[in-house]
Amino acid sequence: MTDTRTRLAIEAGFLFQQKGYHGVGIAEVLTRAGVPKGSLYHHFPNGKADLSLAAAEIAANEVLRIINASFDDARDYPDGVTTFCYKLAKYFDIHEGKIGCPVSATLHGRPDNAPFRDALSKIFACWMDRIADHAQRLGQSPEEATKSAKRLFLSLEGSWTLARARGDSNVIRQLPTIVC
Amino acid sequence: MTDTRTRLAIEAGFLFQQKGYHGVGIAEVLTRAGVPKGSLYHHFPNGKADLSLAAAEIAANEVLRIINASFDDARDYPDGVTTFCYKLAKYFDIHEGKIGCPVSATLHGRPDNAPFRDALSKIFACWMDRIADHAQRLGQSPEEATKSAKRLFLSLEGSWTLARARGDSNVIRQLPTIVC
DNA sequence: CGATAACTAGACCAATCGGTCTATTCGTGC
DNA sequence: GCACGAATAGACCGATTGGTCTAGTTATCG
Repeated sequence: MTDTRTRLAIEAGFLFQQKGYHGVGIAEVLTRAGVPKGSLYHHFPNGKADLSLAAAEIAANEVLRIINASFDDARDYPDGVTTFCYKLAKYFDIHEGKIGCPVSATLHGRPDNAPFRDALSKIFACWMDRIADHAQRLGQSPEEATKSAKRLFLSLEGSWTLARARGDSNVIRQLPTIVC
Repeated sequence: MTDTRTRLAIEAGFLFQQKGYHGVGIAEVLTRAGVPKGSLYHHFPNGKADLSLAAAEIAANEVLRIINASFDDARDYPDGVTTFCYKLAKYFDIHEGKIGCPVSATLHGRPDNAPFRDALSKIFACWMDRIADHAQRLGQSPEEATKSAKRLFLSLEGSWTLARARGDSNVIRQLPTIVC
């Protein structure tokens, strides 16, 4: 059994990804996680704000994990991209097409204070850096790799949005033909 | 003076784009527009839901207008893309970097009923069709044009997200070097 | 003019919001 | 067993939510 704090963050993340920050009530998170209010404010003294950051961090690491899992065994960069998109599309389907970018969806609509925007911006940079690392390892020049990573990231964010609007993960699956 | 209904939709759109559907209260829209509650429910019998759709439609048409204004006088496709991104970046700066995709931001977090998703999906399709039309007119084959449009759209959605996270419109301005 | 519909105005409502607070239980050291 | 902090449990709070309803005003007819 995962501990209460983690369970709260995971369930909150699931809901935030579907409905955005303001679209989710504390009560709903509590019900889903089967946790009383007192526990939430024990583990997250700043309440919803803390909770959303924790949820975003978990989602961000999950994506990072998928990036590595996809590129580690790739023959070349396009091969890694294909695997990556396939895995993300599957992730999308599991959540019944209700999900966009798990991080920007979670943090979207937040009162835009600097710390939050920083967190979001750093997560995105981290993803792109990681992709660029793999691209370079798989034979691209540093400049090429940076550009490839940026191109993949931007298109991916767009694919998440479009896939969500259409309720269809194929947009994500077809991404390799667009970016490579 | 614009009529009450339009003013409501415009002000609502401005707020929805910043904070998302659930992040904006009716009261806030009313205050900004200087309109009493009775008027809102007269012009939009279904309240917030209707209002958000109207706001999304206005934003969608504005983008469509910018697409045409950018490509109509373009020498070739890359030239049109450059103008397009420049105009969008300016639009982003005007709103002080608080804005993402004006349509998906507005409709994000909505209870995901089919009609709403349809609307969103149709707007996106309309943008891509328009871009593809211009690309074809500017010399690309039908297949090329469709692919170019899709690539531009996906990257643009991503750019909006990243620009918002960074609070910096340069991501959008640099888009032509990524997609062309 | 009088009548009728379009529109404005805002008081009012139940429901829900995020958050606080006290009381109790649980777990682990002595 | 005892003590003490961590964690759970949920009653409770004021503020705000989206929405309804009645009354009043304005515009457009015949």
